[in-house]
Amino acid sequence: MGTPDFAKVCFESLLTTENDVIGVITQPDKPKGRGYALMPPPVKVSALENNIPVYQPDTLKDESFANLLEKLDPELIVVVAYGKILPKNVLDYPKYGCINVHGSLLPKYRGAAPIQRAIIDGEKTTGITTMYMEEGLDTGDMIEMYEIAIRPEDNFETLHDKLADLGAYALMSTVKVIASGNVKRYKQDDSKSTYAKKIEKADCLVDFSKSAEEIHNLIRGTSPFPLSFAFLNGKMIKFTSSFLTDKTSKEPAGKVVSLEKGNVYVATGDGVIGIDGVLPEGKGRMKASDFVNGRKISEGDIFTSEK
RNA sequence: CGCGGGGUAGAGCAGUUGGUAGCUCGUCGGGCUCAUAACCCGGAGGUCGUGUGGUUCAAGUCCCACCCCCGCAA
Repeated sequence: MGTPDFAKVCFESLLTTENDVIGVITQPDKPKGRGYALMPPPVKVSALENNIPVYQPDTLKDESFANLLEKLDPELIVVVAYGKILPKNVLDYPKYGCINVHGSLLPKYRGAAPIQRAIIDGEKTTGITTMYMEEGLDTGDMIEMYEIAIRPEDNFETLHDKLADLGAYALMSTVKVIASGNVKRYKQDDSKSTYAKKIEKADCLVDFSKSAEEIHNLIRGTSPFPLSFAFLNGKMIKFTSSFLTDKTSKEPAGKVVSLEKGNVYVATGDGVIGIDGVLPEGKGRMKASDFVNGRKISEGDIFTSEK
């Protein structure tokens, strides 16, 4: 059971094993994008290509899903970023249980956006945890844990891809361990748990009074999606890429202090941040230098929190 | 029929009340300099998305149709 690209990697890895993948449960196609075109989740696309039966129930809590469960009769259910809570009858069904691949070192960053939150918080490491599922959100007993460094140059995309690969690797291992029958369970220390709540739009508004480092972490933690933003001359502008500098400035936070080499240097509460990739309102992604060349910004302009 | 922006030189843009196109960067050549991503001079490069469409003496600039791209919102 899974939905986005992150889950797809695990799914495709499972197919390479000797395990019998009997079906895929994923979210229903949803209207996305311009014109509300119906978009199938990545896992579905992959499943169809691999001739694995796909099921897209609206809910897991009704009789028709219970019937499907019996029909499929899984011995093990693997859940990766599925996007729905599994009811107790489902959790209890498989002989070997329901396991989950989570993109953090539990009990830290339980919840929906562990990868982004870890970057935004400036963590130096994160990882993958596999665990048995229970009714609580990411609270089940852990099975295996793999750590990985968050590099200064990582953004959400690069870290996501690394964790997706690591997650698939972890899953392979955990499945093997479960099959062997010698599974060890480790309880989570709830007192150390933190919750990585979904990234909201409000989380993405850049507050230039914060430190350059905090802003940089926000920008890279939300890039390439959903992207942080601020307003410039009455228009929204999103930030796709930034870097830290050793420049200093006494200018007020948010002011453009320099456009050297096409990069946009902005004063913050602590230090000057360099921005080298933007996405202007109504436009596509572009290098900061292109934005500068188009004469859309000049020294002294000020980024604000609202139009 | 969710809302909106746009298709003009390799890139990002401008183009006024319609008169065959300009800016910044890049690129090529030359110069200056100890040197340079700095500066100076010069050059190349565009059938202005498509339509053997409409209006007009004349359309990038107005009208019509079509294709494509993008942002927002979900």
